Amino acid sequence: MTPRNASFEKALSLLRFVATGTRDLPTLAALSGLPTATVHRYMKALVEAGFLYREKRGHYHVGLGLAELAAAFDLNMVLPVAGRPYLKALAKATGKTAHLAVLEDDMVTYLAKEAGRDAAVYTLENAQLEAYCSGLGKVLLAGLSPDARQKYISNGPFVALTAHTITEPGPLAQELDRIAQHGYAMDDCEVYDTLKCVAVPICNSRGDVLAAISISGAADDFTPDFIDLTRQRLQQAAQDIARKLGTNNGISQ
Amino acid sequence: MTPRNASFEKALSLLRFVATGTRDLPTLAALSGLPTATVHRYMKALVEAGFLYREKRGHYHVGLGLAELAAAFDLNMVLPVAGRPYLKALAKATGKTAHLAVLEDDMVTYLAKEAGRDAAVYTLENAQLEAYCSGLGKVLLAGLSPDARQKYISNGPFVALTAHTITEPGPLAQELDRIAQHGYAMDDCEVYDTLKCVAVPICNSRGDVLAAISISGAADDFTPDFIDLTRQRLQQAAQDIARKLGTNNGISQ
DNA sequence: TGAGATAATCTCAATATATGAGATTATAGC
DNA sequence: GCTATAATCTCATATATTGAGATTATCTCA
Repeated sequence: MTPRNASFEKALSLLRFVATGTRDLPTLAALSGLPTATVHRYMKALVEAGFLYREKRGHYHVGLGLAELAAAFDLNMVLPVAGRPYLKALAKATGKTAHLAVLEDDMVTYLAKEAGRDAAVYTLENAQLEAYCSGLGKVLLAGLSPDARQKYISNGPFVALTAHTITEPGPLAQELDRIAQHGYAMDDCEVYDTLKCVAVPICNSRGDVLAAISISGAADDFTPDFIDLTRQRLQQAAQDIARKLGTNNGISQ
Repeated sequence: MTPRNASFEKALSLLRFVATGTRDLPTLAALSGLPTATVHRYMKALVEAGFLYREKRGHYHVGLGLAELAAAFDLNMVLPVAGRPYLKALAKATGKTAHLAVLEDDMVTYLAKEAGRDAAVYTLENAQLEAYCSGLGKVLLAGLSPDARQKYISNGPFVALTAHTITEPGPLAQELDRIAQHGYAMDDCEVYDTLKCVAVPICNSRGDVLAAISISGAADDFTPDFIDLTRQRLQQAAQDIARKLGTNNGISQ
């Protein structure tokens, strides 16, 4: 009467519990609210499907089969198609240029671009740029693990593109810390003298930074109010894109 | 009457089809043998769960939610526990020492060891060794992508540990090609003068090399017959370990 | 090594749930 | 705007899931 694939959802919920930590059957039963017999049947099916691996009594782990399926997930292919409508909307709403990018080999790779009314920005999709000087780049660097971030910073030198470019390791490290804390980055004429930009990260449900989106345009238009509104818009869009990709496994709405 | 979680298996089969290539609903229906209405219901559930991402009409992709769950899969934790019983059996059957290892940063990391009767081998679990000179190392190198393999080879130098160690890039490249083709490697006294070894890869269902297992011992005992029998035993074990971890998603028995 | 405790497994009738043919609606392509 | 094709919905029916309880396997620790 109400087809909801309850069966599949139950299996999924068990999968999630196991992904959270290895558990025994009665514990899983308690956590999921399902009777032991039912949990047992599901676990058996999950193990047979290769989604779980049963080490021993009371110890289930996520299995290779799941990892193999997930290997078909291609972020760089899925991100631009999922993000483009949001970039379009942002470009329209702000009148400025919207970008979506990921970090690859410490370089920013631009995956999608939507120009605004004032097309003051010259970038190409699939182009690569240095990370330390742009808003997108700094957000992405701020999402790196402490180790990787440290390694990047010690790998300089950082060439000055304008008088505002951050070129010293110390200040750059501080800037990245601040960005990680506040959840967004500014580019204050660090690439071009007349260009500013606001950037925010796109995160998965664990909070890992997967990609970033930004709005850039003529420096004069970036008033405090505009910056604030744009940041909010970007953050909303970033969240929507993440959800569209299937983050947080439908736990929340 | 026969609880088989058919529902879950159907969802899984659809997942696999999507992982294989983006498809439209009627195609999926044809491939899976299920009616369109049913496929539709499943796809909806899969998308809601974040396992799939629907780009547009006829274009489904593997979703972030699946990738996130799979992130909980830890090969280095699961491999040794899954492999140990097989190593034990191999050590007992051959009387020699069995190893299980993975490649990390171009170095062989030993994850598990089971000593045979003649404990002629001195390794430690979790120790790291150079890859170019051991059977395990060569099997793992042979499983690298052509690019990565080339990069490794050009990164020498390869220090000679015995008169038999392969130290030249050309012969090493040839050796790796041969290993990739034949599916197993020999260590002919390349680490110690009196030590030989047979090694085979553990692969996932796509054929990617995940890890390797080996049998090593006194060189004199490695007669052609012994080598052949040992190789067969190793290959069987490698296959069993992969299956135990949940490869090939229960497609075959 | 064995007794006690706890986890895994099995069975089967009751019943909630998935099913799918067919009609309808949305969307793409031209 | 028209046509072809994909997506979606409905609902009576068949069927697979369910789970309490009994049984068996497996650990733990004296």
